[in-house]
Amino acid sequence: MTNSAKKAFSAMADSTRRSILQILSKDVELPVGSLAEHFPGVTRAAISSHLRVLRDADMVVEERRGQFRFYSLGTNRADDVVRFLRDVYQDDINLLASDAEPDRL
Amino acid sequence: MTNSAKKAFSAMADSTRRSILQILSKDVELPVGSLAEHFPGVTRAAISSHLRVLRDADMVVEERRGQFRFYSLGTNRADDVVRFLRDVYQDDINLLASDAEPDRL
DNA sequence: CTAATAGGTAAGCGTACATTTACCTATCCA
DNA sequence: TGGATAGGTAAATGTACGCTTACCTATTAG
Repeated sequence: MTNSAKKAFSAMADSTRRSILQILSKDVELPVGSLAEHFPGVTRAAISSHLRVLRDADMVVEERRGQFRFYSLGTNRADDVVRFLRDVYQDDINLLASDAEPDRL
Repeated sequence: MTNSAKKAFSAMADSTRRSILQILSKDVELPVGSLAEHFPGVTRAAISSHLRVLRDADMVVEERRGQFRFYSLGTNRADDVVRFLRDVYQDDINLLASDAEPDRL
């Protein structure tokens, strides 16, 4: 549990990995190659290693179809992170929740 | 901005630092010594270094009074983290927001 | 079967980080 | 003024991490 929080926070501590999550939140699923195209100047090996970290944290899932490996967001939708933030910041975390009330003067 | 997210995520990637934040969320402010008492088997130097990381991320604030240094939660209440999570997980992040609706069947 | 394509794995390297021991600074109080 | 108390800084060390190059595996198509 505490280790799963560590994994999630550590996974998201890297900007390339954060970008991967953001990309997957928009494209639903992508093969490694398409994912890698978003990062010119970063090797496939590096991307592969980032994906392993994210997989290890259950933040992405791999599904093999043919010669491709499709990645999409996993079951760990930062639950531990969220739990932690709520625990520490309580009400202040409401800032997060609502698009509903934009901001009133 | 992206670097501030990195700082926040990295800061919270360590379990001692997460504990410090949790403690400070309950005690409002504490001198380093009282904080350190929560971590037997961890040196003052280590605690001091953790506090520097948290300070660097603006997640805690130091206030010197007499011979003490009181620490409390800082201005960076994980805002970037929250922004990122909302960006990636959108609605799913609602899980966070409400104590209001516990869960209905 | 073989070549091309999609990806992962391994080893090596440099840097960042957590921790410890030892020492230094600042404040309080007798 | 001097010692006790609160806490930080420095140097050393081990480990974790990100990245690269080089090589290996699996699937598809000719």
